[in-house]
Amino acid sequence: MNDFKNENSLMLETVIGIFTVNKGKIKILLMRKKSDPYKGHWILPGSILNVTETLEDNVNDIINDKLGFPSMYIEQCYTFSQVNRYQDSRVLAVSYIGLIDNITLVLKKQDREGIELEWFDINSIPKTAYDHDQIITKLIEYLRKRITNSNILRILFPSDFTLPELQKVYEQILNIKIDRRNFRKKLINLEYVVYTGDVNEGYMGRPAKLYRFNEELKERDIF
Amino acid sequence: MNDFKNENSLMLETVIGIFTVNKGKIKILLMRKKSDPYKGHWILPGSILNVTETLEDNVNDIINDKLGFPSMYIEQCYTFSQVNRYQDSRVLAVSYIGLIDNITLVLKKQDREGIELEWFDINSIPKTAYDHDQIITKLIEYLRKRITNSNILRILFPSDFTLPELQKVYEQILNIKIDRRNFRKKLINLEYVVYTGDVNEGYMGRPAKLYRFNEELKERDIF
DNA sequence: ATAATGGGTGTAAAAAAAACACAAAGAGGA
DNA sequence: TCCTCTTTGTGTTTTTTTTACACCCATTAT
Repeated sequence: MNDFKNENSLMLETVIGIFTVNKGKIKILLMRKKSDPYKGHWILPGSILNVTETLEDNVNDIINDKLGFPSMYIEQCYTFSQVNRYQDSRVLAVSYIGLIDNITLVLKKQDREGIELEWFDINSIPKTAYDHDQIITKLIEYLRKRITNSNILRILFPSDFTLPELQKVYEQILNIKIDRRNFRKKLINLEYVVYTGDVNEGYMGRPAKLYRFNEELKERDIF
Repeated sequence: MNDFKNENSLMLETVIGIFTVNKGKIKILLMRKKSDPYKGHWILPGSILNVTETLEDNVNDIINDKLGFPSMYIEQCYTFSQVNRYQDSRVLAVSYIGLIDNITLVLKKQDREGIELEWFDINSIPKTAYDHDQIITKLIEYLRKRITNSNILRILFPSDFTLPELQKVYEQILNIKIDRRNFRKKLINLEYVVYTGDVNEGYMGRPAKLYRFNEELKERDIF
């Protein structure tokens, strides 16, 4: 039994899984730990909750101040409360997902001094510290559910995306294979997406048409 | 600015929305507050988290020790972190849903001394204390989503339920009207439910056949 | 016995999903 | 310039799922 258990003092931290999509691949942002314990391991960005702020305040501070990203869409995922998450104090973790589209990301990209960040494909995530493996699994599972039962993908694809790219994201996250013709038919005929009139030139193969989501669409399952 | 904000001391409580179904109506359990503030108002059962226990430990203690119910299925819903949930201290709330079927409930029903409990139809919930209105809204919304995207209803209907009763629950929680023949066809033909061979006698009208859920069914959307 | 209440049943039309193969537009290199 | 390679765009048919719809049946209450 550790000392901290007798003090009845307890802390909360927020941890955030920031997701983006690049070339049809879903990526999550991890941070390398600079000191022991777990020096050199990857972790989710996070921060201890101050008594004067809400969880969302705290998450936004991580995003803006610590990581230097612009504000982004966030959603709370799950609260982890195993007693031994840390050796020397009792810290519960409230996890959030954050979504940022690739365009906004490139504009604001800047490595902060002393912080090593890297985007990992969600299918090849490195060994992480503490219970962050478990948290990441839960975050990805949460993202999967939200993608199927909402139009959350519009946040990752604000405009000028191609249907093959969007299809790849669905195929990755749902782990299914979709027929290209049926995919297009569904999204276009049911007016989920609208053709912008432009095409995506400069890549190999036939240029893809560019689309944006129909803003007037209500939340519902697509697949 | 309150004093407690300078102390950096922060507490967590769990609050639980216990749901059951009676005669096709979804009910939630509330507790009447015996002392000020909010004396006489209704609240969700809850308890402050001790530093040595997990959230689930704490919730199970509420269910077993405080309320005197048998153990039941629980799921975490959402963590509330407004700074001014309480006047004199900083307490965040982690909310849970608990599900118990009516049969188990009747067997173990017992009013504990000093605790006034009552089941309320989810469509006619009384005024509650603190931010519990907001929490209850979120709990019901969470339950709605879980009913549509999982087979969680099997926990509320372990066996020997009638299809009209099950249909009423879907209609309530999804706020839709379903054709009786189509409802039966779907659940029976797709083998979601199995006829037990018994009927439900002693009520007005033609006796309804009794069903149970097919145990081998995987999670998926039904409506 | 009769009325009232609530439950059980089948078919046809409409909508949605799935299966399926070839041509077109550009990039890259010979 | 021409040929190849890569990737995108496109329509029709079949199958599956969903919706619409009305009457009779089994029991309880009077």
